[in-house]
Amino acid sequence: MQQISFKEDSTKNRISLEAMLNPSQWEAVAFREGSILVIAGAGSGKTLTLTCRVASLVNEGILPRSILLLTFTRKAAQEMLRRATDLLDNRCEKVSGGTFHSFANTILRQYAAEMGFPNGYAIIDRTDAEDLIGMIRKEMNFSSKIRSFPTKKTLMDIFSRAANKVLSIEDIVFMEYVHFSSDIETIARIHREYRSRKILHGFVDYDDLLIDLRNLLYEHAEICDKISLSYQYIMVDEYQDTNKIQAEILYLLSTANKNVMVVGDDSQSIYAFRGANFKNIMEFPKVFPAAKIIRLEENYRSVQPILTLTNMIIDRAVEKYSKRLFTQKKEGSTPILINTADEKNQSLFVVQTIYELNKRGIPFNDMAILFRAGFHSFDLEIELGREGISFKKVGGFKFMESAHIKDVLAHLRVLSHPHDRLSWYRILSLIDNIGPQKAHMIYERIAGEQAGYLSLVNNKFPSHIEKHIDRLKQFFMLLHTKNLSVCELGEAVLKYYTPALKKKFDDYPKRAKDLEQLVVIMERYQSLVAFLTDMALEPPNTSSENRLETDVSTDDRLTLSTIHSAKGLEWHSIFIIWALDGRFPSIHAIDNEASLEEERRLMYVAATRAKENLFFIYPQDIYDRSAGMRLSRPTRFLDDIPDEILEKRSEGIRDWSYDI
DNA sequence: GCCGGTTACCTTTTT
DNA sequence: GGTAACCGGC
Repeated sequence: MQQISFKEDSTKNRISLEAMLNPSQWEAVAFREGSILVIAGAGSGKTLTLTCRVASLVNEGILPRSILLLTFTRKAAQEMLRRATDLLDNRCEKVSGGTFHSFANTILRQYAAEMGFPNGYAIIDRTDAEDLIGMIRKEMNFSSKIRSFPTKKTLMDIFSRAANKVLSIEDIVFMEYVHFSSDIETIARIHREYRSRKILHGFVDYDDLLIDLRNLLYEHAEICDKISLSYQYIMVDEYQDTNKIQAEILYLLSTANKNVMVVGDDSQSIYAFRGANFKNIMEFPKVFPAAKIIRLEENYRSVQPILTLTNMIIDRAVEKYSKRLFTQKKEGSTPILINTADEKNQSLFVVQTIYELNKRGIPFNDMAILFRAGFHSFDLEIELGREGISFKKVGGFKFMESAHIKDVLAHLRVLSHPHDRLSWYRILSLIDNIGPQKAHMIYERIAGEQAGYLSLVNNKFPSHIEKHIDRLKQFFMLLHTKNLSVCELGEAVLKYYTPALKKKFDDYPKRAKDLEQLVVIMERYQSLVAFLTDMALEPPNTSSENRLETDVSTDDRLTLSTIHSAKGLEWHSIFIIWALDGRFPSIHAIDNEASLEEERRLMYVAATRAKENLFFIYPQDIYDRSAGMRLSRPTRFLDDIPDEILEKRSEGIRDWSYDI
């Protein structure tokens, strides 16, 4: 990553910007009126280019608020704006930025009435959506009898794919879930019911955020005009990972000013499973005629031996824009493919090598272990724990979706969203002797009234129910009489919930700690709705030893990450574990060319994270239970690569009882 | 009728 | 560690 840092007067700034960029980068930064597509290879200074363009626009006097920077995560947006601020001044902090989803939410909150939600809406995450579907499925009686009927998770998968690819439920089932073809009627019925329930309860799921924004802009010309006029320059990062709806939103947003820059790399498209279509990149010049196209092909990250290998991995892709990255960093070590006897030896090899690298002066925070799926690192986590190496893990496990967090959030959600049936059921089911039936009965009683939790407090229930919900009533009374801050609300819920927590989980001390962390997060919020929205849209996904991370400390810790969560980042040394065919590519992907190609790009993304050292490790001879077969060869993406480009080494069975 | 405990089975990636 | 079907007890 090229370093940038100075604040000078504007003339000098302009000259200096030009001096710190290569000609292609500068061309992109200096581009003004019209549309432009930047094809940016891995490590080619994409972030630097976007950052400089923001700074450059602000420096010319463009109103920061009228610059819109859409990125893949909010963190990415914040990081770019922070760097732009370093480069110029704090006007850059006022630039509009975030993910498509959070941007959609910001707009939709202002037009909730036009969407059919006069009382506002609540954002539901993936598990909430699944719970709602599970509820419908049960009520419609499709749970029992039919043996292989899709689970709520699979149903949501089908619905979400249909939404993101703008296809019908039938299309998705016939194309991707052929084995459920006979249930297609029922699936479509559940889907219709799911949609009407969301409207009934004022729920908006992730996909709805995009769809509703698209519809709002599409159906209300005057709103579309107003919004598109307010954004003079629009920039979109990671364009290869946008889907059809996002492309339509972008088009609609640009109708007034038509100043659009999209940046992406078709070779790094890894989100097709959620509807992303890298053809958006190819079609950009058609949708935005006369678009300028710029390629960034000089790589500033990796040494030549790594680049030689990664170029080779991606060269074998079936379909791609042709580009070849080059670097000035000629010297460097050859990537290595290592096989170990089993998973334990894989973990031990990684731990050992990390120790050695650290002894040679590589800080832990400049090394990362990458894997295909969250659970692939479980054994390694145990080994690291044993050796006392602290690490942070990104991706995989969803902290916000764990039961105890959802329980606490449910108590908060009904305060701002009285008709949140999911949360009411959750709260009520936590109480002894109340299950689905009684919860349903109680909910029906209070749902007709507009008073929300006060309806619960003021209603008199049959005595066999009343005696159990007494404590809940008192809890809500307390909240009602006191005017508590967000953080105090959290503490009150914790106090009420702790007995249930202890009863429900035998590992409650660990979970109690999580909840305390949650309250710490709440301290940052002035409004409950803002807190709940953030928890749904930008949940913290970093944990250390499965506990939530609160401060973004810059301490010296190793990173464990899924490849998806490692996108855009870089480290001195990279270990790609489970480079085993059947694990990577995943067994689920090998009989379908499109998914196999996505796995290849995923491998490309993983390998291009490395600056100096790149290790691929695979345990030999693993029996995969779910696949019912033996996995024994290294990933096919490294087939037939000569030894001078990829060194092969076997650690075999080694006595790892070394002394530490 | 309803709740809650038990058992067998599967587990990609994320806004 | 989560889901869904099943069974026993109140």
